[in-house]
Amino acid sequence: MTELNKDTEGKILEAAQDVFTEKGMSGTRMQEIADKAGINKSLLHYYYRSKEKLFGAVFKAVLVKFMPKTLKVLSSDLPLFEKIEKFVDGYIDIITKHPSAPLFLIFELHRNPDGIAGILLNAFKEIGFNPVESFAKDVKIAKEMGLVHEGVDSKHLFVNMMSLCIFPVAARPLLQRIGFENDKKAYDKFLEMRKLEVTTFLINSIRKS
Amino acid sequence: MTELNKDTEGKILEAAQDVFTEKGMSGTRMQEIADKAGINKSLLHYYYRSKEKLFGAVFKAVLVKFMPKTLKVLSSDLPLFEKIEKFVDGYIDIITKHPSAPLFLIFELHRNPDGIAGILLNAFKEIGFNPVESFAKDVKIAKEMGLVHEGVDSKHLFVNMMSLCIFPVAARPLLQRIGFENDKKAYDKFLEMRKLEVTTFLINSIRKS
DNA sequence: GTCTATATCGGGATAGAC
DNA sequence: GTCTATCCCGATATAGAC
Repeated sequence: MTELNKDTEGKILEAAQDVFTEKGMSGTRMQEIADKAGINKSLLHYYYRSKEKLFGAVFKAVLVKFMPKTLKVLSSDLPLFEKIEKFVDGYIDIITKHPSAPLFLIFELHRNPDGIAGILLNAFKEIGFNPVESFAKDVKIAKEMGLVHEGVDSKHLFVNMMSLCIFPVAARPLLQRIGFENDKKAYDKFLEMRKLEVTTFLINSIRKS
Repeated sequence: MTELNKDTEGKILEAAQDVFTEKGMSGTRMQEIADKAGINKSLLHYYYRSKEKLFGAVFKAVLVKFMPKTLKVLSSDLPLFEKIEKFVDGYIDIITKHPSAPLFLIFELHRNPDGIAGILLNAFKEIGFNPVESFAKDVKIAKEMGLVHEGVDSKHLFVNMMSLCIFPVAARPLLQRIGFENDKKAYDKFLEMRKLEVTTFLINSIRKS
Protein backbone atom coordinates (compact mmCIF):
# COMPACT_ATOMS: atom_id res chain seq x y z
CA MET A 1 0.00 0.00 0.00
CA THR A 2 1.70 3.17 -1.13
CA GLU A 3 -0.41 6.34 -0.97
CA LEU A 4 -4.14 6.34 -1.09
CA ASN A 5 -4.92 9.76 -2.51
CA LYS A 6 -3.46 10.13 -5.93
CA ASP A 7 -4.69 11.21 -9.29
CA THR A 8 -6.71 8.90 -11.45
CA GLU A 9 -3.80 8.04 -13.68
CA GLY A 10 -1.80 6.92 -10.68
CA LYS A 11 -4.66 4.89 -9.27
CA ILE A 12 -5.06 3.14 -12.59
CA LEU A 13 -1.39 2.32 -12.85
CA GLU A 14 -1.33 0.92 -9.35
CA ALA A 15 -4.42 -1.20 -9.91
CA ALA A 16 -3.04 -2.34 -13.24
CA GLN A 17 0.18 -3.41 -11.57
CA ASP A 18 -1.73 -5.52 -9.11
CA VAL A 19 -3.76 -7.30 -11.72
CA PHE A 20 -1.14 -7.63 -14.44
CA THR A 21 1.58 -8.96 -12.15
CA GLU A 22 -0.88 -11.39 -10.63
CA LYS A 23 -2.47 -12.74 -13.81
CA GLY A 24 -0.16 -11.80 -16.64
CA MET A 25 -0.99 -9.99 -19.83
CA SER A 26 -3.44 -12.47 -21.28
CA GLY A 27 -5.08 -13.33 -17.97
CA THR A 28 -5.89 -9.72 -17.17
CA ARG A 29 -9.31 -8.17 -17.77
CA MET A 30 -9.56 -4.43 -18.18
CA GLN A 31 -12.77 -4.61 -16.17
CA GLU A 32 -10.93 -5.94 -13.15
CA ILE A 33 -8.42 -3.12 -13.28
CA ALA A 34 -11.23 -0.59 -13.52
CA ASP A 35 -13.01 -2.13 -10.55
CA LYS A 36 -9.88 -2.17 -8.45
CA ALA A 37 -9.15 1.46 -9.35
CA GLY A 38 -12.73 2.39 -8.52
CA ILE A 39 -13.38 3.90 -11.91
CA ASN A 40 -14.99 3.13 -15.22
CA LYS A 41 -13.60 0.89 -17.90
CA SER A 42 -13.55 3.58 -20.53
CA LEU A 43 -11.39 5.79 -18.37
CA LEU A 44 -8.64 3.27 -18.80
CA HIS A 45 -8.73 3.93 -22.51
CA TYR A 46 -8.82 7.64 -21.91
CA TYR A 47 -5.52 7.59 -20.03
CA TYR A 48 -3.81 4.68 -21.73
CA ARG A 49 -5.04 4.15 -25.22
CA SER A 50 -5.02 0.36 -25.21
CA LYS A 51 -4.43 -2.66 -23.05
CA GLU A 52 -1.10 -3.10 -24.77
CA LYS A 53 0.00 0.40 -23.82
CA LEU A 54 -1.15 0.01 -20.26
CA PHE A 55 0.74 -3.23 -20.03
CA GLY A 56 3.88 -1.53 -21.27
CA ALA A 57 3.54 1.14 -18.62
CA VAL A 58 3.12 -1.49 -15.93
CA PHE A 59 6.12 -3.45 -17.11
CA LYS A 60 8.31 -0.40 -16.98
CA ALA A 61 6.95 0.59 -13.59
CA VAL A 62 7.77 -2.82 -12.18
CA LEU A 63 11.29 -2.59 -13.55
CA VAL A 64 11.73 0.85 -12.05
CA LYS A 65 10.56 -0.50 -8.72
CA PHE A 66 13.18 -3.22 -8.77
CA MET A 67 16.18 -1.89 -10.59
CA PRO A 68 17.42 1.09 -8.62
CA LYS A 69 17.94 -0.60 -5.26
CA THR A 70 19.51 -3.71 -6.66
CA LEU A 71 21.73 -1.92 -9.15
CA LYS A 72 22.87 0.42 -6.44
CA VAL A 73 24.26 -2.48 -4.47
CA LEU A 74 25.73 -4.24 -7.49
CA SER A 75 27.42 -1.11 -8.76
CA SER A 76 28.80 -0.15 -5.38
CA ASP A 77 32.47 -0.68 -4.62
CA LEU A 78 31.90 -3.00 -1.71
CA PRO A 79 34.17 -6.04 -1.58
CA LEU A 80 32.66 -9.24 -2.97
CA PHE A 81 31.55 -10.92 0.22
CA GLU A 82 29.85 -7.83 1.58
CA LYS A 83 28.28 -7.17 -1.77
CA ILE A 84 26.80 -10.64 -1.88
CA GLU A 85 25.45 -10.19 1.62
CA LYS A 86 23.90 -6.81 0.89
CA PHE A 87 22.43 -7.95 -2.38
CA VAL A 88 20.85 -11.11 -1.04
CA ASP A 89 19.46 -9.26 1.93
CA GLY A 90 17.94 -6.44 -0.06
CA TYR A 91 16.73 -8.59 -2.89
CA ILE A 92 14.90 -11.14 -0.79
CA ASP A 93 13.35 -8.23 1.06
CA ILE A 94 12.01 -6.50 -2.01
CA ILE A 95 10.68 -9.55 -3.79
CA THR A 96 9.03 -10.77 -0.62
CA LYS A 97 7.18 -7.46 -0.61
CA HIS A 98 6.25 -7.86 -4.28
CA PRO A 99 6.09 -11.62 -4.62
CA SER A 100 4.36 -11.84 -7.96
CA ALA A 101 6.63 -9.38 -9.72
CA PRO A 102 9.54 -11.68 -10.56
CA LEU A 103 7.33 -14.42 -11.94
CA PHE A 104 5.48 -11.80 -13.94
CA LEU A 105 8.68 -10.46 -15.47
CA ILE A 106 9.98 -13.91 -16.29
CA PHE A 107 6.71 -15.15 -17.72
CA GLU A 108 6.11 -12.14 -19.93
CA LEU A 109 9.70 -12.15 -21.07
CA HIS A 110 9.22 -15.77 -22.01
CA ARG A 111 6.05 -14.97 -23.90
CA ASN A 112 7.52 -12.18 -25.98
CA PRO A 113 11.28 -12.06 -25.45
CA ASP A 114 12.44 -9.66 -28.10
CA GLY A 115 9.64 -7.20 -27.72
CA ILE A 116 10.12 -6.93 -24.01
CA ALA A 117 13.79 -7.55 -23.47
CA GLY A 118 14.42 -4.39 -25.43
CA ILE A 119 13.03 -2.31 -22.61
CA LEU A 120 15.34 -4.00 -20.19
CA LEU A 121 18.48 -3.89 -22.26
CA ASN A 122 17.85 -0.25 -23.05
CA ALA A 123 17.58 0.46 -19.36
CA PHE A 124 21.02 -1.06 -18.85
CA LYS A 125 22.45 0.73 -21.83
CA GLU A 126 21.12 4.08 -20.68
CA ILE A 127 22.87 3.84 -17.37
CA GLY A 128 25.88 2.19 -18.95
CA PHE A 129 25.95 -0.65 -16.47
CA ASN A 130 25.85 -4.39 -16.99
CA PRO A 131 25.41 -6.28 -13.72
CA VAL A 132 26.94 -9.48 -15.05
CA GLU A 133 30.13 -7.82 -16.29
CA SER A 134 30.43 -5.73 -13.18
CA PHE A 135 30.06 -8.80 -11.03
CA ALA A 136 32.75 -10.55 -13.06
CA LYS A 137 35.18 -7.79 -12.15
CA ASP A 138 34.37 -8.11 -8.48
CA VAL A 139 35.08 -11.83 -8.61
CA LYS A 140 38.33 -11.26 -10.44
CA ILE A 141 39.50 -8.87 -7.76
CA ALA A 142 38.54 -11.27 -5.00
CA LYS A 143 40.55 -13.98 -6.74
CA GLU A 144 43.60 -11.76 -6.97
CA MET A 145 43.30 -11.08 -3.28
CA GLY A 146 43.28 -14.82 -2.67
CA LEU A 147 39.81 -14.78 -1.12
CA VAL A 148 38.04 -17.14 -3.51
CA HIS A 149 39.04 -20.24 -5.44
CA GLU A 150 40.49 -19.77 -8.87
CA GLY A 151 37.95 -22.21 -10.29
CA VAL A 152 34.98 -20.02 -9.45
CA ASP A 153 33.08 -18.85 -12.51
CA SER A 154 31.48 -15.46 -12.04
CA LYS A 155 28.53 -16.13 -14.31
CA HIS A 156 27.60 -19.28 -12.50
CA LEU A 157 27.98 -17.49 -9.23
CA PHE A 158 25.77 -14.64 -10.38
CA VAL A 159 23.10 -16.98 -11.68
CA ASN A 160 23.31 -19.01 -8.50
CA MET A 161 22.76 -15.91 -6.43
CA MET A 162 19.75 -14.83 -8.46
CA SER A 163 18.29 -18.34 -8.49
CA LEU A 164 18.56 -18.75 -4.74
CA CYS A 165 16.81 -15.43 -4.13
CA ILE A 166 14.07 -15.50 -6.70
CA PHE A 167 12.98 -19.11 -7.06
CA PRO A 168 11.84 -19.68 -3.47
CA VAL A 169 9.55 -16.67 -3.76
CA ALA A 170 8.31 -17.38 -7.26
CA ALA A 171 7.61 -21.03 -6.56
CA ARG A 172 6.16 -20.34 -3.14
CA PRO A 173 2.68 -21.69 -3.94
CA LEU A 174 4.31 -25.01 -4.73
CA LEU A 175 7.05 -25.14 -2.11
CA GLN A 176 4.88 -23.95 0.73
CA ARG A 177 2.56 -26.86 0.06
CA ILE A 178 4.98 -29.69 -0.41
CA GLY A 179 7.42 -28.68 2.32
CA PHE A 180 5.52 -26.59 4.85
CA GLU A 181 2.03 -28.05 4.97
CA ASN A 182 0.84 -24.80 3.44
CA ASP A 183 1.67 -22.91 6.62
CA LYS A 184 2.05 -19.29 5.58
CA LYS A 185 3.84 -18.13 8.73
CA ALA A 186 6.29 -20.97 8.60
CA TYR A 187 7.16 -20.10 5.04
CA ASP A 188 7.53 -16.42 5.87
CA LYS A 189 10.00 -17.38 8.54
CA PHE A 190 11.76 -19.69 6.13
CA LEU A 191 12.20 -16.82 3.67
CA GLU A 192 13.47 -14.53 6.39
CA MET A 193 16.04 -17.12 7.42
CA ARG A 194 17.15 -17.51 3.86
CA LYS A 195 18.86 -14.14 3.89
CA LEU A 196 21.54 -15.49 6.16
CA GLU A 197 21.32 -18.99 4.76
CA VAL A 198 21.88 -18.01 1.15
CA THR A 199 24.67 -15.62 1.99
CA THR A 200 26.67 -18.13 3.98
CA PHE A 201 25.84 -20.81 1.47
CA LEU A 202 27.23 -18.76 -1.40
CA ILE A 203 30.30 -17.62 0.44
CA ASN A 204 31.09 -21.06 1.84
CA SER A 205 31.11 -22.47 -1.62
CA ILE A 206 33.62 -20.02 -3.06
CA ARG A 207 35.78 -19.02 -0.11
CA LYS A 208 39.38 -20.12 -0.18
CA SER A 209 40.48 -22.10 2.90
CA MET B 1 9.37 -35.15 -30.98
CA THR B 2 7.94 -38.37 -29.63
CA GLU B 3 6.02 -40.53 -32.12
CA LEU B 4 4.40 -39.16 -35.21
CA ASN B 5 1.66 -41.64 -35.86
CA LYS B 6 -0.72 -41.74 -32.99
CA ASP B 7 -4.44 -41.53 -32.55
CA THR B 8 -6.20 -38.22 -32.68
CA GLU B 9 -6.58 -37.98 -28.94
CA GLY B 10 -2.85 -38.35 -28.52
CA LYS B 11 -2.07 -35.82 -31.20
CA ILE B 12 -4.37 -33.34 -29.53
CA LEU B 13 -2.79 -33.84 -26.14
CA GLU B 14 0.67 -33.39 -27.53
CA ALA B 15 -0.26 -30.24 -29.41
CA ALA B 16 -2.07 -28.94 -26.37
CA GLN B 17 1.01 -29.50 -24.26
CA ASP B 18 3.09 -27.45 -26.64
CA VAL B 19 0.73 -24.52 -26.67
CA PHE B 20 -0.37 -24.54 -23.04
CA THR B 21 3.12 -24.82 -21.62
CA GLU B 22 4.29 -22.08 -23.93
CA LYS B 23 1.49 -19.58 -23.41
CA GLY B 24 -0.30 -20.61 -20.26
CA MET B 25 -3.98 -21.26 -19.75
CA SER B 26 -5.27 -17.81 -20.58
CA GLY B 27 -2.85 -17.17 -23.42
CA THR B 28 -3.82 -20.33 -25.26
CA ARG B 29 -6.28 -20.39 -28.17
CA MET B 30 -8.07 -23.60 -28.98
CA GLN B 31 -7.62 -22.77 -32.64
CA GLU B 32 -3.84 -22.87 -32.30
CA ILE B 33 -3.99 -26.30 -30.72
CA ALA B 34 -6.25 -27.55 -33.49
CA ASP B 35 -3.92 -26.19 -36.15
CA LYS B 36 -0.88 -27.75 -34.55
CA ALA B 37 -2.67 -31.08 -34.23
CA GLY B 38 -3.76 -30.83 -37.85
CA ILE B 39 -7.41 -31.24 -37.03
CA ASN B 40 -10.56 -29.24 -36.63
CA LYS B 41 -11.42 -27.08 -33.66
CA SER B 42 -14.58 -28.91 -32.84
CA LEU B 43 -12.73 -32.18 -32.55
CA LEU B 44 -11.06 -30.78 -29.48
CA HIS B 45 -14.44 -30.54 -27.87
CA TYR B 46 -15.33 -33.97 -29.03
CA TYR B 47 -12.42 -35.55 -27.15
CA TYR B 48 -12.10 -33.14 -24.26
CA ARG B 49 -15.33 -31.42 -23.42
CA SER B 50 -13.89 -27.98 -22.66
CA LYS B 51 -10.74 -25.94 -22.60
CA GLU B 52 -10.67 -26.32 -18.84
CA LYS B 53 -10.75 -30.10 -19.12
CA LEU B 54 -8.07 -30.14 -21.78
CA PHE B 55 -5.92 -27.94 -19.62
CA GLY B 56 -6.34 -30.33 -16.72
CA ALA B 57 -5.24 -33.22 -18.87
CA VAL B 58 -2.19 -31.29 -20.02
CA PHE B 59 -1.25 -30.33 -16.50
CA LYS B 60 -1.36 -33.93 -15.38
CA ALA B 61 0.56 -35.07 -18.42
CA VAL B 62 3.32 -32.60 -17.71
CA LEU B 63 3.51 -33.77 -14.12
CA VAL B 64 3.70 -37.38 -15.24
CA LYS B 65 6.49 -36.48 -17.61
CA PHE B 66 8.53 -34.95 -14.81
CA MET B 67 7.73 -36.85 -11.69
CA PRO B 68 8.79 -40.44 -12.30
CA LYS B 69 12.42 -39.85 -13.18
CA THR B 70 13.04 -37.30 -10.49
CA LEU B 71 11.19 -39.18 -7.79
CA LYS B 72 13.04 -42.32 -8.70
CA VAL B 73 16.32 -40.64 -7.87
CA LEU B 74 15.03 -38.94 -4.76
CA SER B 75 13.50 -42.10 -3.39
CA SER B 76 16.54 -44.23 -4.13
CA ASP B 77 18.85 -45.26 -1.32
CA LEU B 78 21.92 -43.59 -2.74
CA PRO B 79 24.05 -41.71 -0.23
CA LEU B 80 23.45 -37.97 -0.09
CA PHE B 81 26.30 -36.72 -2.25
CA GLU B 82 25.62 -39.18 -5.05
CA LYS B 83 21.93 -38.48 -4.81
CA ILE B 84 22.52 -34.77 -5.24
CA GLU B 85 24.74 -35.43 -8.21
CA LYS B 86 22.27 -37.77 -9.88
CA PHE B 87 19.34 -35.50 -9.23
CA VAL B 88 20.99 -32.37 -10.54
CA ASP B 89 22.24 -34.16 -13.59
CA GLY B 90 18.93 -35.73 -14.49
CA TYR B 91 16.85 -32.72 -13.62
CA ILE B 92 18.82 -30.21 -15.65
CA ASP B 93 18.66 -32.66 -18.50
CA ILE B 94 14.93 -33.09 -18.47
CA ILE B 95 14.01 -29.43 -18.04
CA THR B 96 16.45 -28.43 -20.74
CA LYS B 97 14.50 -30.75 -23.00
CA HIS B 98 11.20 -29.26 -21.87
CA PRO B 99 12.21 -25.72 -21.00
CA SER B 100 8.80 -24.14 -20.75
CA ALA B 101 7.33 -26.81 -18.50
CA PRO B 102 8.64 -25.62 -15.13
CA LEU B 103 7.59 -22.03 -15.71
CA PHE B 104 4.22 -23.29 -16.83
CA LEU B 105 3.74 -25.33 -13.68
CA ILE B 106 4.83 -22.50 -11.42
CA PHE B 107 2.78 -19.88 -13.18
CA GLU B 108 -0.42 -21.88 -13.25
CA LEU B 109 0.07 -22.93 -9.68
CA HIS B 110 0.42 -19.28 -8.82
CA ARG B 111 -2.73 -18.41 -10.70
CA ASN B 112 -4.91 -21.00 -9.05
CA PRO B 113 -3.02 -22.61 -6.19
CA ASP B 114 -5.69 -24.60 -4.42
CA GLY B 115 -7.39 -25.84 -7.52
CA ILE B 116 -4.20 -27.15 -9.00
CA ALA B 117 -2.03 -28.05 -6.07
CA GLY B 118 -4.56 -30.71 -5.25
CA ILE B 119 -3.52 -32.70 -8.29
CA LEU B 120 0.07 -32.54 -7.19
CA LEU B 121 -0.44 -33.34 -3.55
CA ASN B 122 -2.66 -36.23 -4.48
CA ALA B 123 0.07 -37.57 -6.72
CA PHE B 124 2.42 -37.57 -3.76
CA LYS B 125 -0.15 -39.08 -1.47
CA GLU B 126 -0.94 -41.86 -3.91
CA ILE B 127 2.63 -43.00 -4.03
CA GLY B 128 3.11 -42.29 -0.35
CA PHE B 129 6.26 -40.31 -0.88
CA ASN B 130 7.14 -36.75 0.10
CA PRO B 131 10.41 -35.61 -1.46
CA VAL B 132 11.07 -33.00 1.18
CA GLU B 133 10.70 -35.39 4.10
CA SER B 134 12.67 -38.07 2.36
CA PHE B 135 15.47 -35.62 1.65
CA ALA B 136 15.47 -34.59 5.30
CA LYS B 137 16.21 -38.18 6.26
CA ASP B 138 19.09 -38.39 3.83
CA VAL B 139 20.62 -35.27 5.29
CA LYS B 140 20.19 -36.58 8.81
CA ILE B 141 22.03 -39.75 7.95
CA ALA B 142 24.84 -37.85 6.29
CA LYS B 143 25.18 -35.76 9.41
CA GLU B 144 25.41 -38.82 11.61
CA MET B 145 28.15 -40.12 9.38
CA GLY B 146 30.00 -36.86 9.87
CA LEU B 147 29.88 -35.98 6.19
CA VAL B 148 28.04 -32.68 6.41
CA HIS B 149 27.97 -29.81 8.89
CA GLU B 150 25.51 -30.02 11.73
CA GLY B 151 24.20 -26.58 10.84
CA VAL B 152 22.90 -27.66 7.44
CA ASP B 153 19.12 -27.34 7.12
CA SER B 154 17.64 -29.93 4.81
CA LYS B 155 14.79 -27.74 3.62
CA HIS B 156 17.09 -24.93 2.62
CA LEU B 157 19.33 -27.41 0.91
CA PHE B 158 16.43 -28.92 -0.98
CA VAL B 159 15.11 -25.55 -2.06
CA ASN B 160 18.62 -24.49 -3.03
CA MET B 161 18.98 -27.54 -5.20
CA MET B 162 15.67 -26.97 -6.95
CA SER B 163 16.35 -23.26 -7.39
CA LEU B 164 19.75 -23.81 -8.94
CA CYS B 165 18.35 -26.30 -11.44
CA ILE B 166 15.11 -24.66 -12.45
CA PHE B 167 15.69 -20.93 -12.39
CA PRO B 168 18.45 -20.78 -15.01
CA VAL B 169 16.20 -22.59 -17.44
CA ALA B 170 13.01 -20.73 -16.58
CA ALA B 171 14.66 -17.32 -16.72
CA ARG B 172 16.68 -18.16 -19.79
CA PRO B 173 15.12 -15.49 -22.03
CA LEU B 174 16.32 -12.92 -19.54
CA LEU B 175 19.66 -14.37 -18.51
CA GLN B 176 20.74 -15.28 -22.02
CA ARG B 177 20.31 -11.66 -22.99
CA ILE B 178 21.94 -9.87 -20.11
CA GLY B 179 24.83 -12.28 -19.64
CA PHE B 180 25.42 -14.03 -22.94
CA GLU B 181 24.66 -11.46 -25.62
CA ASN B 182 21.71 -13.63 -26.57
CA ASP B 183 24.02 -16.34 -27.86
CA LYS B 184 21.97 -19.54 -27.83
CA LYS B 185 24.88 -21.92 -28.15
CA ALA B 186 26.81 -20.22 -25.40
CA TYR B 187 23.86 -20.55 -23.09
CA ASP B 188 23.35 -24.19 -24.00
CA LYS B 189 26.93 -24.81 -23.05
CA PHE B 190 26.46 -22.84 -19.87
CA LEU B 191 23.55 -25.07 -18.90
CA GLU B 192 25.51 -28.19 -19.70
CA MET B 193 28.37 -27.03 -17.49
CA ARG B 194 25.95 -26.29 -14.70
CA LYS B 195 25.43 -29.97 -14.02
CA LEU B 196 28.91 -30.23 -12.58
CA GLU B 197 28.92 -26.67 -11.32
CA VAL B 198 25.75 -26.97 -9.27
CA THR B 199 26.72 -30.34 -7.86
CA THR B 200 30.12 -29.24 -6.63
CA PHE B 201 28.65 -25.95 -5.50
CA LEU B 202 26.05 -27.70 -3.35
CA ILE B 203 28.42 -30.26 -1.95
CA ASN B 204 31.17 -27.74 -1.23
CA SER B 205 28.79 -25.71 0.82
CA ILE B 206 27.71 -28.54 3.11
CA ARG B 207 30.70 -30.88 3.25
CA LYS B 208 32.49 -31.19 6.56
CA SER B 209 36.24 -30.57 6.42
C1' DG C 1 -14.92 -39.65 -35.96
C1' DT C 2 -14.47 -35.67 -38.61
C1' DC C 3 -16.13 -31.82 -40.87
C1' DT C 4 -18.93 -26.96 -41.71
C1' DA C 5 -21.84 -23.74 -39.95
C1' DT C 6 -23.52 -21.23 -36.32
C1' DA C 7 -24.83 -19.83 -31.65
C1' DT C 8 -23.35 -17.32 -27.71
C1' DC C 9 -20.73 -14.63 -24.89
C1' DG C 10 -17.02 -11.90 -23.09
C1' DG C 11 -13.89 -8.34 -23.50
C1' DG C 12 -11.39 -4.47 -25.80
C1' DA C 13 -12.42 -0.33 -27.80
C1' DT C 14 -15.23 3.83 -29.28
C1' DA C 15 -19.09 7.44 -29.41
C1' DG C 16 -21.16 10.81 -27.28
C1' DA C 17 -23.66 13.04 -23.35
C1' DC C 18 -22.65 15.58 -19.27
C1' DG D 1 -12.40 14.06 -16.88
C1' DT D 2 -15.92 10.88 -16.08
C1' DC D 3 -19.88 8.42 -17.15
C1' DT D 4 -23.44 5.18 -20.08
C1' DA D 5 -24.38 2.86 -24.04
C1' DT D 6 -22.85 0.41 -27.77
C1' DC D 7 -20.00 -1.57 -31.32
C1' DC D 8 -17.37 -5.38 -32.92
C1' DC D 9 -14.36 -8.98 -32.99
C1' DG D 10 -12.50 -13.15 -31.34
C1' DA D 11 -12.91 -17.29 -28.84
C1' DT D 12 -15.44 -21.16 -26.67
C1' DA D 13 -18.81 -24.12 -27.47
C1' DT D 14 -22.68 -26.62 -29.87
C1' DA D 15 -25.68 -28.48 -33.78
C1' DG D 16 -25.98 -31.26 -37.29
C1' DA D 17 -24.54 -33.21 -41.89
C1' DC D 18 -21.61 -36.78 -43.75
